[in-house]
Amino acid sequence: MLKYILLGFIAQKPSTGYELKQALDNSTSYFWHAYHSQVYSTLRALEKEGLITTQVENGNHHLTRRVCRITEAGQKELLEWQNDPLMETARMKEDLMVRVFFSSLRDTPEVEAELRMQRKLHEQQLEQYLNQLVSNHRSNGRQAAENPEQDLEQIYQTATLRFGIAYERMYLEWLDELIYKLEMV
Amino acid sequence: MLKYILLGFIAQKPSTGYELKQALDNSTSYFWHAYHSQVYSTLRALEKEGLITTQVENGNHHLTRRVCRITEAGQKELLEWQNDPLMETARMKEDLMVRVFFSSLRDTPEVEAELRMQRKLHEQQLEQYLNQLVSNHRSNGRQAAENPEQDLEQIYQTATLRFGIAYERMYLEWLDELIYKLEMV
DNA sequence: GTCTGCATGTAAACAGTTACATGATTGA
DNA sequence: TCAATCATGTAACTGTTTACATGCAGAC
Repeated sequence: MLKYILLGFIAQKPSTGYELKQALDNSTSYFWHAYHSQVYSTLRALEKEGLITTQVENGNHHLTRRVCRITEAGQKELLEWQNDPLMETARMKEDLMVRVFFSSLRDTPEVEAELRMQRKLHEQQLEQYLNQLVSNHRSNGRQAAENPEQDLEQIYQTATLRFGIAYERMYLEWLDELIYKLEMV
Repeated sequence: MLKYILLGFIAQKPSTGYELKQALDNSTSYFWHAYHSQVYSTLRALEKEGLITTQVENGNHHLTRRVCRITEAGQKELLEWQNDPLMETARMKEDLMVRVFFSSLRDTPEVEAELRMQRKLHEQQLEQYLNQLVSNHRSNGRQAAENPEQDLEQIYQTATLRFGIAYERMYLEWLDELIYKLEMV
C-alpha cells in the first residue's frame, strides 16, 4: 500500500524521500504510517520497477537531495490501482482492545489507569486533528475553488481528516463509557 | 501481539491451533485477525520459548489434535505483559482512506460506487456484531454473575464488541456523509 | 462422489519495525 | 557548544500474507 501512497504524492509533484516522509506524517498519519527506512526502501523498489526516476540534486551548499519523479509506467500503474475498487474492508488491529479483552484477571484500578492514559493520548490526537482541520480550512478559503479538480481534492482530503476526527471522538466516548462502568463495579 | 492473544486464550483453557483460530475468528476478529498459518507458527515459537507445552492427542477415530497448555513461565510472561501498560495509541491502517485521499483524478461516479460497496460491507459487519452482542447477552443472562471475576470477563468482552459496533456505526455515518457530498458536486 | 468441516502444517514472499550509521546547517 | 532540522541510507529482525500440501469423517 505504501507504494501507492508514495506514487500518489509523487504524481502530485516531484519529491524527495524526506519530503514524502513529512507528507506522510502531516497528512496521512491518521490512516497510514511509515518509518523513513521504509519510505527509502520502497522508493528504491519503485525505481527498480521503473515507476519513478530519481535524480540527485545539489540544493544550497552541498546538501544532496534525491528527487523522485513519476514515469509514464508509474502513472499507468497508479491509474490501474485507482480503477480497481476495494472489495473488502480493512482488518483492524487495535492493541488496547487485546489488552482489555484479557483484563479480567488484572486489578481493576490498574486497568482504569491504563484507560485514562489512553484517554489523554486520544484527546491530544483529536485536538491535533481539529487544529489541522482549521488550518486546512483557512488555506482552502484563501485560494478558493479555482477549478473543480482542486475542489474535489479538498473534499477528499477533508473527508479523510474528518474520519480521523470521528474515530477519535468515538474512541473517547468508548473509553469514557468503559471507565464509568469500571468505577461502578 | 498474536503471541499474547494465544497465551491469553490458552491460559483460559488448553486449546488446539484449530480452536484458537476459531476463537480468533469468533471473538477477536473486530480488533485482531490472523491466518491459521500464523497461528500454528506462533504456537511453535511459544513452545520453543517454553511458554506453552503441546501434546498430540488422539480424539475419536484417528484425528490428531495437538493440545497446547500454558506453562508457569507462560503465565508469568502473560502477567508481565498485562502489567506493562500501553503508552501509545495504535497506528491505524485504513486502505479505503488511502484510496479516498488520492481520488481527485478519478471519475466521481466510480468513487461513489466504491463507497457504496464499502457501505454494504460495513453494514453486514455491523449486523454480525449486533447479532453477536445479542447472543452474548443471552448466554450471559443464563449463567448470571456467579463470581465477580466472571462479571469482569463479561464487561471486558462486551466492551471490545461494543467498540467494534461503535466503529462500524461511525464508519457508516462517515460513508453516508461523503456519498451525500459527492452527489451534490 | 463431492462438498463441508475438522485438523495440521511448511515455504516463500512481502510488509513493517528497530537499530545502526553518517554528516551538514541553523539558531539559541 | 549543543540541540534541532535537513537529508540519506543499510541491516537485521519480526510480523503478516499467500500459496502449497495433506488427509479423514460425515452429510447430501
